[in-house]
Amino acid sequence: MAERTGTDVRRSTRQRTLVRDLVGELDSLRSAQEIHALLRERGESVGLSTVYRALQALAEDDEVDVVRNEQGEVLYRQCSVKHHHHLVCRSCGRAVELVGPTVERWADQAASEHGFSDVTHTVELFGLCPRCAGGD
Amino acid sequence: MAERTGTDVRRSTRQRTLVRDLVGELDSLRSAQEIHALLRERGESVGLSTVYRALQALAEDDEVDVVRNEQGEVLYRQCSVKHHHHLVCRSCGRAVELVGPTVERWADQAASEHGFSDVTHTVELFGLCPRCAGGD
DNA sequence: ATTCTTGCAAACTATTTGCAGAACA
DNA sequence: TGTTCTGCAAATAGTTTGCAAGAAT
Repeated sequence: MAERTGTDVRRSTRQRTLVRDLVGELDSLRSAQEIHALLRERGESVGLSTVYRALQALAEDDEVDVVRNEQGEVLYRQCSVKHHHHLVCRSCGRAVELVGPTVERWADQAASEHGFSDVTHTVELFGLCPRCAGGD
Repeated sequence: MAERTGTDVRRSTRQRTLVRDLVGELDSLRSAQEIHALLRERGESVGLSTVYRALQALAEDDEVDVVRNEQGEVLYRQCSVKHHHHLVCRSCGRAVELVGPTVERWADQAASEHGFSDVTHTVELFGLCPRCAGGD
């Protein structure tokens, strides 16, 4: 959890840029491994651990959001709004962002009702998107 | 995903009973490793993989529910109602069951709004329970 | 007797880390 | 030039699996 200070600055490198750009052009949640594989397919030479580190850095800087899928893998996706949830296609990985306040309100209420503090929530929906459901 | 048939029946064994009973007396979400450790502390001799297998069997039979914590570990807890969510204390592991329909409705609506089918949801709240927040 | 279960060790998956050499500011 | 970053190999953590021996029906 070490916060970064002003003295150790995030350097801009080829690998970091590749990862950021790739995540930027995808609209689905992907694992570090998938992102690494995609880069390799494009002929880019990047190490797997570098991809992990790059994604962690992006998450730390709040440039991507982080989700865990049903198998426990960590998935990343560029984020636009600060806090929201995803409706993820379990077949193609495409994700729709859900921004409504419904869940937040529900979570806050449940927390205060039971006297819990410092509450975070994990909310993700997994299903089949219309495209994948059709061509099954 | 192999369904069990009528010919291979679930046998009742010492180990299976130990795990089921322990889960029954706990009111908090625990990992397989924790359950294994608790049994060992009580002087029971059970293998770790047996605990994993026993918990999986219980989950398959819908006797416990399964949740993944923020670190990606799988947690188990005896379940009373069919579908619900948890407000879990990240310090002591105690869990409150939340049964309201709010989230289900929201999930269903979001799914149909975007044409997704066969949608499941993952909803968990993690926080500090009053007891742990007090004695910090 | 037959079939299911156990427990160990080894395998596996996703992820993290140490470290020497390479790259950025 | 000095610090940060990279990539490999090795380490970790949680979980799963093969298999021979043991227990339940």
